[in-house]
Amino acid sequence: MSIEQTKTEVVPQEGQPRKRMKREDRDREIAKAAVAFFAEVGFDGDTRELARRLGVTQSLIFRYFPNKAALIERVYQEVYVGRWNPYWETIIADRSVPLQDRLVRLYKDYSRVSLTYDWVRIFMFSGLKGEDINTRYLKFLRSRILEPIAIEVRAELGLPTPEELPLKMSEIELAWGINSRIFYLGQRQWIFNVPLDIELDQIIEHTIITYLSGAKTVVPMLIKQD
Amino acid sequence: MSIEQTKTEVVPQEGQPRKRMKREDRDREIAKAAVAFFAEVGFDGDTRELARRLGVTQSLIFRYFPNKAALIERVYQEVYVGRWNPYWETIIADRSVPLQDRLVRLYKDYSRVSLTYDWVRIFMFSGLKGEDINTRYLKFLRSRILEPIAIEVRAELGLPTPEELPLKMSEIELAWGINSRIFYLGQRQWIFNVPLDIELDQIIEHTIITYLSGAKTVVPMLIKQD
DNA sequence: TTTATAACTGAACAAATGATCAGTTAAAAT
DNA sequence: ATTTTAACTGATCATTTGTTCAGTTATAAA
Repeated sequence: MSIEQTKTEVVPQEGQPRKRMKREDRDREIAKAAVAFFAEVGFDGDTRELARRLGVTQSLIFRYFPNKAALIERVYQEVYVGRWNPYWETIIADRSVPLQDRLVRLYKDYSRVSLTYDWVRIFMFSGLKGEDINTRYLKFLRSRILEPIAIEVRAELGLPTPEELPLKMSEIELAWGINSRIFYLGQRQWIFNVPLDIELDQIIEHTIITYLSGAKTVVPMLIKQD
Repeated sequence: MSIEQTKTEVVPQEGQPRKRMKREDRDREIAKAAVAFFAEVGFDGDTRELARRLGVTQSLIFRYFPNKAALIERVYQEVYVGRWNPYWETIIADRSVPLQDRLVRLYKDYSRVSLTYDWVRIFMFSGLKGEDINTRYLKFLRSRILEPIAIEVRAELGLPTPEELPLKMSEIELAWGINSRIFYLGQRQWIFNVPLDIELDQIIEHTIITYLSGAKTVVPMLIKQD
């Protein structure tokens, strides 16, 4: 698996006018085009340009969405709510597989959605705009992915369970390290224009190895402290 | 050291008009206010609002900068060129100090500038806008910080020098891990509104320990491969 | 005090952009 | 073939915003 994907774009049929779509279809097409468009230019992108890309008048957009804010809200739904895969949560807890393999598998799959052009850029645009979608997403991520990982690390190292000794903040902070690494790869590619020099899969493997070998050193140290 | 800093703002003296500054002073004041303003609202922030914060007319700004683009260019200079500290580059190579201590010292100091509200947000705004300042900065960072770190790790582990065996891409990728971790902390604080639960200093220490213990496992493996 | 310099203002323009709405027409129902 | 429905357009409006420029006035030089 590698990230060769480029930004998608809805190409209007210049020749014959592909007009009069069913309301539901047009709705989806506008939403899809809005994701690609706003990912590229940000939420200040103007609706006339979006309409042009759709091969449609600007006023049509306002017949499908009451205003621009509603369209943007839809974009958030499509990208963050719509692309979350509950399967990720189940991978982590499957103790029939070695922890390192579980984490590698999880993040290889997770990166297939969260390392796309649309996902990374819209996440930043909305964050900078001060939307609460990011805060909510990261809290969700923390409870569904990071805390479970910290728990598995405890088990792996033969340390007390969270019931016996609650998770420390710093154990969870350590797990943030994996996500920050992955997310930064997306930013380098899709925002800062600094391509990855080696295979994504390999970076993920090294990231997990580094995390686990760091955890082996640090976590026992952490939980000894009052 | 902790990141308690908040966004700075130039407060105009509402009462008595503090007028007629020397050209040089006003120039600096506008630049400073522009950094704070654009960091907050992005580069689409309008010049009227910026002028209002300065307690000055909008047209004055255009007597100091030919156009908005020039003002933005100045903001980049102030933040990225102006805040780089060459001392960072010297810390790394000082082999009289243990490598772990050097790295902790380096990143504690580096984070004092690169983990500020202004720095983090403007870095993202400019990246999303497609400016090449980010690409250039990261290339600079790579050659001045990351490659030197990878070299020191080789020495620490008693492995061949880069002259004997050139650095692998993946060794440098491993060092990116530190920076992604640090940068992500800034994003959580200043963009996503997810505060850090524990002391920054402690996170930096854990990050370095994790990196070094990961490197000890991964780097020997890497350089064996053809 | 008077003059000269330059910092600063206020008003205005043109372009861009979100939003509205009366009317047009493709396509489905009859 | 005719009617009905609803998808779509074109023109227009009100704001917002970068930029200009003729004129005003604080401040320093004479």
